[in-house]
This record gives sequence, structure tokens and C-alpha cells, in this order.
Amino acid sequence: MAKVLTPKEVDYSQWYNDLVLKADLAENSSVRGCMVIKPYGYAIWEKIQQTLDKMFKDTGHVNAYFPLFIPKSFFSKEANHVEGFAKECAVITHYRLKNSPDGKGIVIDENAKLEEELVIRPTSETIIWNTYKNWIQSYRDLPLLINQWANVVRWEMRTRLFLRTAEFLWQEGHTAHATKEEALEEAMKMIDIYASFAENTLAIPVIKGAKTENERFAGALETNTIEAMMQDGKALQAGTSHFLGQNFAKAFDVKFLNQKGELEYVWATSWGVSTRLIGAIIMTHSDNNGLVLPPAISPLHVVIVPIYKSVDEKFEIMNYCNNIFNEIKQHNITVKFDDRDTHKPGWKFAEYELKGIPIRIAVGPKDIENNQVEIARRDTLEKFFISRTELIPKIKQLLADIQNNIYQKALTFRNNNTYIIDSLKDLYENIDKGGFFVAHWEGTKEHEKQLNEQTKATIRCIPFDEEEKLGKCIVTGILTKKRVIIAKAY
RNA sequence: CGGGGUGUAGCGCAGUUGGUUAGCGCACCACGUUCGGGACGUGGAAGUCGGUGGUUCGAGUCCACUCACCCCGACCA
Repeated sequence: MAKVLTPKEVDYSQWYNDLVLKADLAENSSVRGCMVIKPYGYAIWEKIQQTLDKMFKDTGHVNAYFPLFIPKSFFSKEANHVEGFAKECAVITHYRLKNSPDGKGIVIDENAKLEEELVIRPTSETIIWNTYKNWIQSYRDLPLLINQWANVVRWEMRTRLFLRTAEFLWQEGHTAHATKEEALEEAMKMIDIYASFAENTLAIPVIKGAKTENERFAGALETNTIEAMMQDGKALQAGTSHFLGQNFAKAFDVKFLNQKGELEYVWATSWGVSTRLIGAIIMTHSDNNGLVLPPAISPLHVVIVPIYKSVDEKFEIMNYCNNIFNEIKQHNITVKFDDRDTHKPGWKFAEYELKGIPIRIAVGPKDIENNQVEIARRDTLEKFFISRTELIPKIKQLLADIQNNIYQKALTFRNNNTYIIDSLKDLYENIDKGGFFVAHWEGTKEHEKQLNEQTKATIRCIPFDEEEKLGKCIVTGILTKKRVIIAKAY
């Protein structure tokens, strides 16, 4: 089997694609720009869903489901929204096919043209706000805190597995509030939840911040983002939350009576993360041997591989492994005993490394003799023996260590590739190296556009947690406390 | 939509100025030897050469049209 290519040998995107395919996560579909998520990739998505869903529910949100099809006219109700999404919508114009008159195949039945075309949702603000209109009359109906797990379609020109596909899976939260303050607070709360999920569960360090006007979600007044750094130094937007103001309430005429008996427009937020997070995990942690999964998200924590030659050995080893397997299982650790004799141990080692399983246990005749097992940890590739009696506490400790270690490793990488710069020259000379460039900024939309045209980089965000420090804007020279992160992005 | 490229077995590819029965590596199947880091040997199965039409005694190869995919741009949660 060909080895996984490294970023140094070829370009990073090829390395990434190779990894996604070899680790059996996903492949390109025969349908343009779409992706087939294979069982192993989907298992990772399910872990993401479970963890996030609990976080949403713990903060008072509930799940619901809205239609896939959105009447075209809904889109034109919010001017910025339609402008932002018009170019990437798949549109349904007919509802029936018929046999071709010339007997060759099937054609669209022109008599089945839809009165009004339907758009396949690229995001659900419009259809959801059209529904909320009927759900909200009084301040007593607020806040409305709803999340939906769904698929969306965006007809992108260029697609990449997990990072940008024509159809992708995501969750989208859509909340309605009585006051501006409450909506702003909700948008901030959700970006905090995303950041904590990214860091604690996915072991991906992120920078929380606000998007500039240019980069904002179409229809939002504020967009909060979490930005992660991939191993090639490029930025990846890993999640966003939006303060939508009263834009959608006005567009869909959603008003409520407040306690004073006055009619007011509702305040809104929306927020989402997608299967792109799987891409983020891959590009943050993987090495040349394959995936490295954070234990908190790995579908499997431990895999046991038996090693034997003779039938006698096999019998003994199977017993020993089954014992270990049953014991580990009782401790809320997901474990697999790979007792297939259709593959050799070496083959299995390579396979589970490629898949990123955090801990591998190998058991051979020597181990039974010494009442021990061989442990291999995926993140450092270290191998060592531990006594059979210490097995459970050691595994628990190791899982925690791995989770922590890969986070620290990613954080160190990000710190080593973050540069504080004081001039445009610094930026132009270094941007091709990759990484985050922190700069004072008080430029206009036009300055930002120009920056993007000249360097291909964008302002990723205005960080929330950046220490305040006065300095000169790198394009205008104006003294400002505001600092931004500039980087090339996926 | 512009510029470039590629379509040959599940995957990756070779196939000369047109010439008989279309090859190679990996994967797959059988048997044997192996089994503590992706084993080896022998044998085997697997292809409407992207599609349509044309030139020709003869087309994977030449021509036209067409479809699909990839890369670079434009576009972009």
C-alpha cells in the first residue's frame, strides 16, 4: 500500500485528500461536488453531534426540523441575505419527468413546471423566520431557542472533502429574543460553547473574535467566529454565531407585544458548525502515519491486537485478550478486540494508526508469560509495557494525557506560527510562509479588499481576548487599540 | 464561465509511426510457507479502452462532436 504522502513531499491539499481516502472517512460522490461519508467518518460526526447536542440542551435549546425546500420568494425578503446566497443556490423548477417522445430515456415534463421555484436550503433563516412569524405573538413566547440538525446545499464552484462540499451536514441554531442585549448575549454564549467544544473535545485551539463587515454573514449585523490554524499555517473558520438584529424579523414581519403593550420587532441570532469540523480535526492533528484523533471524539478509544503463531498459542491469547476486552468495556471506554485472523498483526497496527485510534494494545506469548500488555499511544507513537493489573488506571490516564498532549502540541504550533507585525511590508514579505499575522488595523472596507487582492489573505477576525495595546494601523497609520488577525484561509 | 489537463480492471498507471488474443503494480480469489510493524511463492478471476459518429482492409491509438472529472482563475461559512 502506498504510504500517506507528507505535506513536505507534495502540496498539503493532496496530502489531505490522500489521508481522507486512506483512513476510510469519505470519498467524492458521482454527484457533482458532493461527498460520500463512509461509516468511520460518520461515526466521528455522530460523536460531534452527541457532544454538541448535550451542550445545546444544557443551555436551554431544543431541536426541531424545518423543510429542505424554500420558496424562492422567501429569499428576496432580506436584501443582503439574497445577495450573499443567490450565486450558490440549487433551484427546483419541475416536479415530474416523463418518457422521452423519441423513446430515448427520460426528459423533464414541461407541463410539470412549478408555479414558484423552490430553493434547496443553503441555510434556513428564511423558512424558519417565516414559521416563527406564526409562533411569536407575546413576550411570553420568547426567547425561542431552537436548533436543527440538517443538510444544506451550496453550489460552490470548487469543492473539497469535508471542507467545502456542495452538500454538507451541520447544525443551525435560530433564536428569537425580546431585547437586543439578550440576542447579543446569546450570540456570544454560542461562540463560547463552540470555542470550548473545539478546545476541550476536539483539542483544537481557536481564536474567538468578530468578523469585519466584509466577512460577515449575509444578513447579519455581527458575526462571531472561531478561527483555527491548520498544520500548513492556513486559517480555518470552524464555527460562527451571528447577531442578526431585527433584519429577519422585519423581513418576515415577526412582532411581539411587550409588557407595556407595545408592538416590537423580535431580535435574532443564528449559529452553526458543520462536517467541516472533521476536516479541522484531520488537518490539526494528523501526522505522516495517518489520523490522530482526540480521545474525546474518537469512535474507538482502545484496540486490542492479538499476536500468535500456533493454534495452541492462539487459544491462550484469545482468552487473555477477551479478559482484557471485557474488563476495559466495563469502564466506559470504547474498545475493540480485533480477533480477525484474515489480517496479520503488522497490517492491523498500520491500519489503526491510519485511523487514529488513541491506544493500541498488543498481546503476544511473551506478554502472557510476564502478565503484561504492550501499549502503543497514537499521538507520540511510543511503545511500552504495562502490568496487567494496572491496565485500567493506566488507560484512563493515557487517554487524558493524549487529549491534553495533542491540544498542547497544536497550541504550540499556532504560537510558533503567529507573528506580531507593525507594517504592511512585514505582512507582504512573510504572508507566504503561512501563519497568523497580528496587526493594528483601522482600515476601511476598501483597504481590506486591496489587502485580499494583493496577498490572497483576509482579516480572519478581530479577536475578543487580544490584550489591548495602542499602535499604528498598518495601512492608514492611525493610532488604534484595535488589532486583527490576518491569514490565508481555507 | 475563461485557461490547461485527464478519461484503459476496484485503485494507480503503461500502451510506439493505426496491425492479430489490450498490459503492469496494488487490491481481490485458491493453495502452501509465514505471523512481535502493512509477508512470500505458485496459480487464478476481473476490461462494452467515458459516449456517439466518422476515416480505414483494420481504431485504445487518427478526426469531429459530446459527457464526466481534475488543476489554475473567477466564486465561496
